[in-house]
Amino acid sequence: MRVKEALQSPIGTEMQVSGWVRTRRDVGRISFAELNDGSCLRNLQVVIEEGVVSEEDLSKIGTGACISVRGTLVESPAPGQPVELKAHTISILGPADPAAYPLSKKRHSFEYLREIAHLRVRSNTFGAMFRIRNTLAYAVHRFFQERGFIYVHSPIITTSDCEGAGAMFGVTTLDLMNLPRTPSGAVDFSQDFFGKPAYLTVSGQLEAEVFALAFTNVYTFGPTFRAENSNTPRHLAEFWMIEPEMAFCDLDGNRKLAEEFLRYLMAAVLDECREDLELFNKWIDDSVLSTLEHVLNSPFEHITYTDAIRLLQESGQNFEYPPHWGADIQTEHERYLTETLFKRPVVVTDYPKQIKAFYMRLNDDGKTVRAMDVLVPRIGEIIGGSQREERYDVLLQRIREQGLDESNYWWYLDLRRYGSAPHSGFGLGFERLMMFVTGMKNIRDVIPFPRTPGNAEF
RNA sequence: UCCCCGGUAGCUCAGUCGGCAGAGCGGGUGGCUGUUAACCACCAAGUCGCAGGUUCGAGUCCUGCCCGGGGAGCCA
Repeated sequence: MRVKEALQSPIGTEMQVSGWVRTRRDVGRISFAELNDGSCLRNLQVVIEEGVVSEEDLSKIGTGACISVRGTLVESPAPGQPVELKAHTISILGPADPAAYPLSKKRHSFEYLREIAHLRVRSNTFGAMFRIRNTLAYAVHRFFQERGFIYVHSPIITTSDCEGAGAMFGVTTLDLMNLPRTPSGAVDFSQDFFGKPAYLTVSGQLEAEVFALAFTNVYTFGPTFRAENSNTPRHLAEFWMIEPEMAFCDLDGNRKLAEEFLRYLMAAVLDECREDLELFNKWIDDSVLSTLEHVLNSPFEHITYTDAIRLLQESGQNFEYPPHWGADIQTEHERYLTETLFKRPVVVTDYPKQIKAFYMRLNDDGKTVRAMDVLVPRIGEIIGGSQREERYDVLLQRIREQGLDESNYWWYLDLRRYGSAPHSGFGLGFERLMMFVTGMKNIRDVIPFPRTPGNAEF
């Protein structure tokens, strides 16, 4: 029986529960062991009376040990917990030397826990973290499945840097100590596994567009990779991204889906992870619960980029980077808009074309594109999306304008040549969502095994 | 990649002017008939990040490197 189930069982239930000991306290001739199996935040208090195990075995039931307990669920005579497990027999599945076990019963810094990522999952915070992550991941699928979206497995390995979203990791089977060369001295990739240079994907968007123009509504949810040398609390070399793509959908429909999506996720996590969220609200950031409820209940503000710049200029705020039309909206601007001015999530649309990607649909003014960013308190941009350029001629011109090689985009252009349709989509960084939901300050602490420059341990 | 801060016991940190290596927590031992991050007493525990340099003497000053954190750029 799992700990979660045991805690809800009627008094007198005979049960066997297995898990890991968080701490043991000896008082007189009785020992108390806190047992956790990851099923919930709370531990099951196991009461070990004298004679149940030998002295030698009791010494093995320390912090970190794995045990299986057979016993009776009884009402607890002491305050602190309504029920406890009175042990009849205990088998020690895996002892842990308390002197050497790296996780103590007291608090550790996140920096230290990161170095023991194989054990930090046994702590309260990371237990709660990864139950929330699981709930959110499942809610993502549920949201789209309930609306008839098709889940697309976009490729991990790609041979084209189509989006130009940043440095890519190369994928090769060539012998790096003995690279084949062309007569001109360049690496001869025709001898490589794919016959040309290959990379890990930076985005599934372009492939999602392919599927949207056949299945109407689709989404991807998978890992993406960036080889940028970014050393910040907001970047990972490997992270998970959710990218819905909808045919017959304009920017307004895109915006509405993004709002509905975020609200759905907030509702799911508030509904299913209350106890775990309360841990983050208590120890990490006391605005976690109120912010989630706020996002769930308040309508999102909607303004254009041009209005946003004007509001920022009229704000009287002393920004480090003075806002002006044509420049990107800085983090400090985003936070002013969403935390100070509107005090709720803000959707900013219609950005200048120079600061956005080539595939975003050009507006009739010829200066702005149908882009949208969803800004939320504390994090800033959490979603970026756009209506896509569906007109062949305009798209081709935009590719050329940005100095891109149009031959790389032949299949993407084909989508506009054969049965093109208005379509839109957006991308949500899953770990950024996790940071928003949990209040965690470092993205390395919301993914099981973070990959960053110089670090791919575990 | 650039700028700033840090690295001392298993963990979190103090270490004054260059002069004997410290505390709390954790761990061990003993005590306690119901504990709740238990409590009380005692005990053990150090390549002061690494490599050089200055000095009678370096945890402390200088140089280089490695690692961690924050900020910036890039972005999700």
